[in-house]
Amino acid sequence: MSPPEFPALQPNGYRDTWCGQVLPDRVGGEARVAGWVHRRRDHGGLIFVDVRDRTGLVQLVFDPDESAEAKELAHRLRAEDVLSAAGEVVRRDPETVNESIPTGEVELRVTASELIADADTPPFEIEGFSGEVGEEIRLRHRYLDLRREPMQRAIALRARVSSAMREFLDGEGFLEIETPALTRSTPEGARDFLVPSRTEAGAFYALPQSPQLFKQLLMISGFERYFQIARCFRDEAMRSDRQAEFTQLDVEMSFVTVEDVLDVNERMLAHVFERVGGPEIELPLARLPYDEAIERYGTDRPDVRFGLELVTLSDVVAGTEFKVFRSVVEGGGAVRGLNAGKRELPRSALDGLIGRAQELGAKGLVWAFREGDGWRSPTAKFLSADELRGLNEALGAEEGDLLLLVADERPVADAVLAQMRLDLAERFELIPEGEENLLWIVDWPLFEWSEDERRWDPLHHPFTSPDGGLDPDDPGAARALAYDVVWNGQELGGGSIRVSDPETQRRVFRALGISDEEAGERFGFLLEALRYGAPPHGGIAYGLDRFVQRLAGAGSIRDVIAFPKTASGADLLTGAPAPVDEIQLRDLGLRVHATRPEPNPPR
RNA sequence: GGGGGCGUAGCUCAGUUGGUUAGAGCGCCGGCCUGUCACGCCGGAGGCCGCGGGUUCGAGUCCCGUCGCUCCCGCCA
Repeated sequence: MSPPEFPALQPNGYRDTWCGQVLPDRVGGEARVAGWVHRRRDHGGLIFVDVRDRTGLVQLVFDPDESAEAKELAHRLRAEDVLSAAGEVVRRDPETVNESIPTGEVELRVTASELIADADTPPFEIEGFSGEVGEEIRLRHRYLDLRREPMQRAIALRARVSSAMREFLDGEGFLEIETPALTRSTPEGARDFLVPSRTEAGAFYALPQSPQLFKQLLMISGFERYFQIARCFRDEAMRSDRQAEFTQLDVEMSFVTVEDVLDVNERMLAHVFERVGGPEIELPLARLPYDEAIERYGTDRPDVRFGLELVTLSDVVAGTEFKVFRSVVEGGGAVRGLNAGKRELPRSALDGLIGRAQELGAKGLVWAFREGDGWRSPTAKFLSADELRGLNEALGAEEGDLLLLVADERPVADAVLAQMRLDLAERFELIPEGEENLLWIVDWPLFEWSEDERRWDPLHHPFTSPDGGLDPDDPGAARALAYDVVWNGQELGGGSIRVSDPETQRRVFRALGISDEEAGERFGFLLEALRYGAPPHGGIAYGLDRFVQRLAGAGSIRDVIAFPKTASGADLLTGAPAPVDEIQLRDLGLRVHATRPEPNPPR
């Protein structure tokens, strides 16, 4: 990663030089730096103080022979005090060079210094060596946590990613346009965050789950190329890679085909990676049709950096006497398997795989090692010699290969084996060191059947354009002009060409079980806008937080957000959410039925 | 909504089968120290063992509940 460059400082009473730029070329000159006391080494006579600003550390030397006054001040300095210090930049003796910091060849011999702010002892060490500090205490004192080097790096990386995105999109003629944070609830998908209206008591705004509809309206307005780094809100449970409040890079273009959108986006990704030291990628990116992704990897966001591809075995065992397989196949399910290659696993680990499969939703798992024409497996005795031969062939099994099979409804079998594939890759370190992969998943179905809701749901969202026809009697057959970009098995962004004529939009709504009346109530403004000359348009949205999380190699999305919330949605710094005054509620025409919680005071 | 993990000094953690006065490292405070850089040496302070209840002669330890943090599943068009 290229080191960030810092512009020269305009000298003032506090400082004239960044700490990180007190380098050998300054030897012999004067410098004044300002920052936080990182560490103090008090030898009674000489005192060394490492002072830190955003650019790094520099060692100050307080010598009583130089300035008794400054040395006296240094003696009283404590961690995280803020000071300004001036003196001569001198080269260190060779044996006292500190090679672990960029400024380690020099030091500042302090002639004058001033304590600018006295700091309480921080609740945890800003640079600690006694283990990782717990997240609760970090979040409670986030402003201190953010002083720590990993957080400084992550937040700076995030800024450089946003900036590289803006830089590229500006150059391509995109306009950055803001859309409302207070908007209308369109209940569908995630739960909305609601904001009560004062002027219309009893009515509510919703915080946007994405700027989707507004960006389409902007296309109808003729802006042609729009982007926004937009805050989005979804009132759903959080995860290590999910916050209820998150940031999207949202992009939309007019008069474009799928090709145009993919082209500009992969060039943008290449630009961003180049700017921030991400992986080098070759353009154009590979494309994998959705059906093929599911067939070969069992998931719509495959990690293709290693093999262990899935195989459908239903036909091979169609006539089997083995009840488990036969009943699944006859019931419309599938037998799926993968060849894990030559692996040594103790019996306990193999049983562990079965447990893992059940945890993932399968009823069971068949494991086997190819042995001659047959199997070494508890299941071998239920299958005929022909069937075993057939399975070995279909799986491309060689002597000793470990085979895993799951029989279930197709989506379950796929999901289970897709995850086991990732588990195995981790256990056997199958992903080549340093290998990175980005690819497009294309040719998506428009809808998927929801067994729970007994209806068709959009795979992306209901504004996605069908690719070709949409047969109301067979919505499942419709394809979508949609695409996702997948980075090492994680969805980075996704989008589509949108529906741009009102009749098609109504047909899509109908297929989703949304009547014309209901569509009119909820999306009337869009349907109306589409009547006034809507250009064909399409775009994409990226999860910026996850993007940066992956670039930073952060374990949690919270590590790339300056002020994140906990898994339960609390802001430990401010104490939000918190009860409000009766008067505020009265103004909003609200009464709280829930037991009022104790306020969670910030500490 | 469900399941798992964690909660002991400011921080990170140890704490045996339930047994006397709850420990360590770092940090903090005081003293000494003129080339350290995770400075060193000497001394010291610091504990509602998350909270509430129960079992027991006795609970940091066992049980029940609760709160908080975290991970996973559901959920996230």
